[in-house]
Amino acid sequence: MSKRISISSIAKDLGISITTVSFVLNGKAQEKRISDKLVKKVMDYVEKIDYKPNSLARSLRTGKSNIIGLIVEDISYPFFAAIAKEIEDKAYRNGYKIIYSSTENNVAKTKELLEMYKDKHVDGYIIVPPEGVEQEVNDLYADGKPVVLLDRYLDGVEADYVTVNNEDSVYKAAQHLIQQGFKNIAFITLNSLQSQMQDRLSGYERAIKEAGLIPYIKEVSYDGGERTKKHISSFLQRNRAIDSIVFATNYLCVSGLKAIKELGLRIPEHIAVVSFDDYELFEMYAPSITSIAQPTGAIAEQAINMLLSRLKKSPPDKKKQDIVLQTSFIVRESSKN
Amino acid sequence: MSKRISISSIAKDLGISITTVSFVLNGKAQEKRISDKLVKKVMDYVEKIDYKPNSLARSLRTGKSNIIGLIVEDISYPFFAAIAKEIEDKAYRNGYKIIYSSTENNVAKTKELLEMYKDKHVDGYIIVPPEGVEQEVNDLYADGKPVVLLDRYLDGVEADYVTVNNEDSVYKAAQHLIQQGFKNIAFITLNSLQSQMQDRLSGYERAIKEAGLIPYIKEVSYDGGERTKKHISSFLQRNRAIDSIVFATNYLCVSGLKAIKELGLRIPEHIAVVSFDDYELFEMYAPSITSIAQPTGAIAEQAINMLLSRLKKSPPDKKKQDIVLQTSFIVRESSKN
DNA sequence: TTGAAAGCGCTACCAC
DNA sequence: GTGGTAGCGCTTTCAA
Repeated sequence: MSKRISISSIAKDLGISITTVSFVLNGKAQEKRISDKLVKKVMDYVEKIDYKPNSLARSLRTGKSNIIGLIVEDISYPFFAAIAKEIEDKAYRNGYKIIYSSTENNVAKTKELLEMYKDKHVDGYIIVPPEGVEQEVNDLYADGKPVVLLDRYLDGVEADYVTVNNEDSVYKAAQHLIQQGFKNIAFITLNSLQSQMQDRLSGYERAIKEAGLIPYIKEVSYDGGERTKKHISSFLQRNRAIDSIVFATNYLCVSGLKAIKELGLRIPEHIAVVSFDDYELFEMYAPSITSIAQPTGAIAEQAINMLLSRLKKSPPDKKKQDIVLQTSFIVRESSKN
Repeated sequence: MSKRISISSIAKDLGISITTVSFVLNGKAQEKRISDKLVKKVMDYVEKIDYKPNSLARSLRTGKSNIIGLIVEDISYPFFAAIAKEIEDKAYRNGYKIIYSSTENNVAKTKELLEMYKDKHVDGYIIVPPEGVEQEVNDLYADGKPVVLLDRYLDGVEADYVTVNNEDSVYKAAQHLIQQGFKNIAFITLNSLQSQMQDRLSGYERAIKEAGLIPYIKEVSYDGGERTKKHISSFLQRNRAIDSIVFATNYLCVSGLKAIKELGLRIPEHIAVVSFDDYELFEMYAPSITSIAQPTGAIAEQAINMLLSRLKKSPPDKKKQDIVLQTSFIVRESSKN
């Protein structure tokens, strides 16, 4: 009656063997030289009863789950949310599902997540790694699981990655401010050792050094609000000479804008602003905020493409691929002198 | 040597039976009255070799995957991204993983997604449904799969849902404008039959009717940019009397703000603005924008809690639960007269 | 060209 | 208190 349909019930109903059904279903009819009529008979029947193979059983048998693990810093940040959308879309069209998690840059949590993902027999990984999971990522790779690192890289890790030209972008942003005539350019960043942050810092330092200017570097921790704003505020008060700022991330910039407003400073007259990572708010803000826009779509696309291509061929070739995408610099009102 | 560790290898190594190992591992030692020393022996060994049960095999056997399906309109929208974050976090702490997809309000895509999710043996669903999947959602429920609907409801669908008081929120927002002395209040919404949109519209209509004012309703389709802005712009130009607007969603409001700026109108002097669904931009915009804030955290929490509680007890009690959360009205500069 | 059957690793019923 | 074993549904080797 309502007997669960399975490959064996089909075989029984059709009076043929399970093997044959399986071959037909997996497109191996040709290869196994199964007669066309039989193939058609099976296909028609499968169609008719709307049979769907049990993917769990298949996964158990094959060891492939058709699931990709996506581990980002925080799925609710616009940057990662946009990437998640793109990745999911493409994966879906290739028969993969995505499971995701946010690390919040917490190493212990990330390790635990990786453990759970392994447990779920995830086929491949796209990871925005916190510092300190080098070993685990390498283990994954050694285990034959394709891994693509995003947004930042990890030293000594044999994985593909896709990032942007952080150093150069910030270098150019600082140069832009210099060309506009600003002399005391600050760089406000996270107190983080992550590669992308270090690279942005380097870009700033290089520009400042070349121009023979004084560096003003402030590292803050981000708490999503009040504290961060306070720190920026007091930094600005203690360094009255600062006439312009480069923010290392968009959320730091948002905190910064609040601080600037509270201090009663005008942009760009009193202080110019440039932010890394564009944000809808920057376009709409008065004045509009100059920013370094990351090619979100391209980042996601490259990452998922790399992963999918690794997933197709097994064993994956060991040659590690690094893709560095270019940001675009969007000049708006906040950096004009 | 490096033989894959499995429950049977443990049994063999320890010289006991598979059953015993399984019972111990599943916490049924007590129930099955297995001796404490044996339990300890097993646990220690498991610890030592760092054994992790194969969840695929377990799922195949039990029919439970410990995966929850999250289907939203668009994971990259801040509202849904925030919800995704909260849901994932809580699910994770309860041993569940989340797979997600975006429907883009596309019925065909949604049906296909549901198909894929069923195939993956997802244990439960959290869905932001487009119109037209009533049948499929009911099927899920009939199939014994817990479903929680979010953000909007579907008529004739026997599922739990969590929404906000859309009607009342917009009613109050319109009343606020009326109290501020505005006379020609427009409502700009999506041309959508989704329940939340219809409810917001009703709230507007009720307030306008009660006050004996003329309704100005504009339904636009959202394309993420230029077209939407144009439509709003021409609507405003054709209806010069309008002195205030309630936007049904935050992205419509963003388009509206651009249109208003282009038309050279000042907020709130020429035109007041209130938006449904708060957004960081509204707080920072000049002038700041009054909005109806949805309790994102609470929505996500209620949804995942309902789902988890259904997942715990089987068979789920059939009593459908509706949770309606309250929005908060944040008065800012854009609605002052 | 087709079929039998051995597992993938685990749970849980039934025996002792 | 503990162990044997029958599947969950599928893939794939080997035989016929």
